[in-house]
Amino acid sequence: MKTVLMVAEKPSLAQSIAKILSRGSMSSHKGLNGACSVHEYTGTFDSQPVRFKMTSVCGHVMTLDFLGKYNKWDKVDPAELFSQAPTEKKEANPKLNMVKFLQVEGRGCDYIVLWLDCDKEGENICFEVLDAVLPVMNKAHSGEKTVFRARFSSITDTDICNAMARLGEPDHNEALSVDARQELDLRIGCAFTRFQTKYFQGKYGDLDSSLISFGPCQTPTLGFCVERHDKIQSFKPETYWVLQAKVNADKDKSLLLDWDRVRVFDREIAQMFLNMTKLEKEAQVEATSRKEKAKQRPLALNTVEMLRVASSALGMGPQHAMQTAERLYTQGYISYPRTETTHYPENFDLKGSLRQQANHPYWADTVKQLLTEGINRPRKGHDAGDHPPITPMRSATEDELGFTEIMPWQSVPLEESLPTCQRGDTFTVGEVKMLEKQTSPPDYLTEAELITLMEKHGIGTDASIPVHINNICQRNYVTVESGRRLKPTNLGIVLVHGYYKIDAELVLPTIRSAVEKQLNLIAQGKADYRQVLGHTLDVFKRKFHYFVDSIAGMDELMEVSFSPLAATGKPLSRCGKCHRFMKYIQAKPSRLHCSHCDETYTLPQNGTIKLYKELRCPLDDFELVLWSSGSRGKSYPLCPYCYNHPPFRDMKKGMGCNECTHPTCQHSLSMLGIGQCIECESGILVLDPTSGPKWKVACNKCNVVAHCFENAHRVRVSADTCNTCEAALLDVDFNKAKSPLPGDETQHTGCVFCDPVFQELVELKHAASCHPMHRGGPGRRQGRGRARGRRPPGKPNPRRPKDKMSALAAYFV
DNA sequence: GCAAGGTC
Repeated sequence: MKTVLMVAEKPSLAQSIAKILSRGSMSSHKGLNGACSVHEYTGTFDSQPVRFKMTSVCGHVMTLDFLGKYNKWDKVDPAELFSQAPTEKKEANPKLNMVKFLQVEGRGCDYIVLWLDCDKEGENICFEVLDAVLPVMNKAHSGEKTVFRARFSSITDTDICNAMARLGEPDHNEALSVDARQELDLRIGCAFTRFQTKYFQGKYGDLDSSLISFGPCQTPTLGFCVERHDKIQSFKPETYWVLQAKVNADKDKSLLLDWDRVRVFDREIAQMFLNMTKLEKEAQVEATSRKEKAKQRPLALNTVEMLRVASSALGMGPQHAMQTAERLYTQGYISYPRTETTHYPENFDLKGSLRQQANHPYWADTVKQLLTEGINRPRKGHDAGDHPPITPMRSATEDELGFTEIMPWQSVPLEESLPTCQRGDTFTVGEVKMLEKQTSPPDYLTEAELITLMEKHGIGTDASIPVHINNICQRNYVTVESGRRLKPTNLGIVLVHGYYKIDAELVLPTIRSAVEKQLNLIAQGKADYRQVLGHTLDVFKRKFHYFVDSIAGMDELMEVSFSPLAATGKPLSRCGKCHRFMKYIQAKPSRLHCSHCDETYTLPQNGTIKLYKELRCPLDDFELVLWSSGSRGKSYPLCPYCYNHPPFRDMKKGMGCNECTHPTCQHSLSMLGIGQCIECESGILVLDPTSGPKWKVACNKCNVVAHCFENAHRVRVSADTCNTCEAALLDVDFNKAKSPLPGDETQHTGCVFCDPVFQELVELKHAASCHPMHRGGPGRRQGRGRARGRRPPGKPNPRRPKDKMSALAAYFV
């Protein structure tokens, strides 16, 4: 029997489509990557009995990047990124092993049906899947068609079955337009980002952003925020006058009347009207009208609408809202949260969804009433053909969800009650006043308004809008103020004003749509992919060169807000070249600057830096500094010069002394390394010589920290190694009074892994600052030797006893 | 270290 491989864009879709096509009779199992499932069933294809295998990818399989050597910022001129630098496709998410997975499932299949989302990105993924799978599929007979594309606009029985009955072919032009988009975004974004970052970080010390990024989506997003800022700044309040009359209504109640001219900006005219009204003692009703006010039923939630409401009503940022929605979805509380559709399909089981909420402590009564009295059809929305609007699927209370962010819902203000009156009724005029008021500036853009602007101008997609907003926050271009209003920082303002000054197109929201017009020509087959790509790159290359030549214009603005490198930071450690003090710049990215040599040395981020006892690196005479992630975390010394210019071939940029392979330096890995990390592949546990009296041994790659020998007064790494596991022995001295050693012993030498005396004195933990994902108990403890740093790590130890691992497992609890 | 687009 022949086999048909079918591939959807995400696991949830593979499941729904397989369910429809197999009429519910399928067998499913997880794929090798744990993320994708394979659903199998038998049926007919091309009038023959076949086995169907329906599976999925997880979005894009591949991503575009430059060849490795073009990713070295200090070796490549950003201008080269426009043409010379070659690009390559890499696996988008190596952990998912998607190519391997597709090949395992696709091997020996005869046909492939592509069920990717019916948009340009989906079309592009079709070809990524084909690139992976075609080489391992059975070869077709000559002339036989084996590759098919299913086109569907909703996940309903009829639509899916129709798509299966009318299979077409993947559209190469649409896929090419995405290839072009990827290449343009990469080349343009990286060139501008690298140039700006290097230029401004090389001049200023207090920018407070590790990266001065540029992108065709993030930059216009920032532009919107700064545009509002400029409006606020340039706002000139104007004085205006309003008339307000108070008349006496029934009983003792008085009624304030509004002026139908609303306001005037001329005091004399206002005065004239005031004089006219002052003569009148009575006010007469000229006409009455009644209007019914009704609030439109809310629109069903698609992703973008949900993000807007989450921001304005719940005070949740889009990134946070999306993460929360995903959790609620996987726990079954809401339907799939990524959808562009705001229209409920005709056959949607609205009552079923309502019934789920019938016992909810807050709205049970309302729900029951709706169920008995019937419900209105939801407001008609837009059907994008992907998933239904986001709908609650299960009743939940705060306790269940651990809610922390509850805000009162927006309510409709109650209308003030008016006295009933008819035409011709008169009221006596009480008082007429002329009020002087001033126009007020607009407020900063709310996140919800920004989302609307982005959507309107086609900046980003529902999935990427939260990412762009998050980006401009993380880069310190804007801050989120109360009411989730986005206030640009000095850096954000200067950047946008600089673009306006040099080339406004770089920041205008049209930058993306202009490019997209070109890309659409490729998609429609009206223009050649190479030509469009070449032409657009050429345009941006010129823009880039003009920008570089005109950067002084932006720099003039920078100068006003920021301080030059030489004037920032405080003296910390001595330069090995001129022996003068270098200044430590704490603002992001933290670094050392020698103003005499005009050199900058980057430092590890997110931690504290201190001088390390005025000790010097034997290789370059730079004073060592001590990096620490906090008192409960780990710390290690580093040489500022070696950290930026690795001294040995087997070292990389960004390595401290705990990874240095210097054979004799007292601070090096060679002298302080103990043995292989018990968790990560390549790490080595290194004694932290500064950690006493609460001694620590920390992995030089991952977050593993072993606390040991508390109150020991000296701990040294011995030159001898353990006979059993080859780890370096530790030589530990305790004070007489505090020694935990048996008898009156104060000194003991032994292996931290094997020595029974040390067993009680070592406790394994993760560094306090480690990623929450890695918190918890120690992970895998598979059989691996514990070679010391001075030997090549990773070699299994031939002399290791058989039950060694279980002994260790019991040891590190 | 960089973009934007998918998605887990």
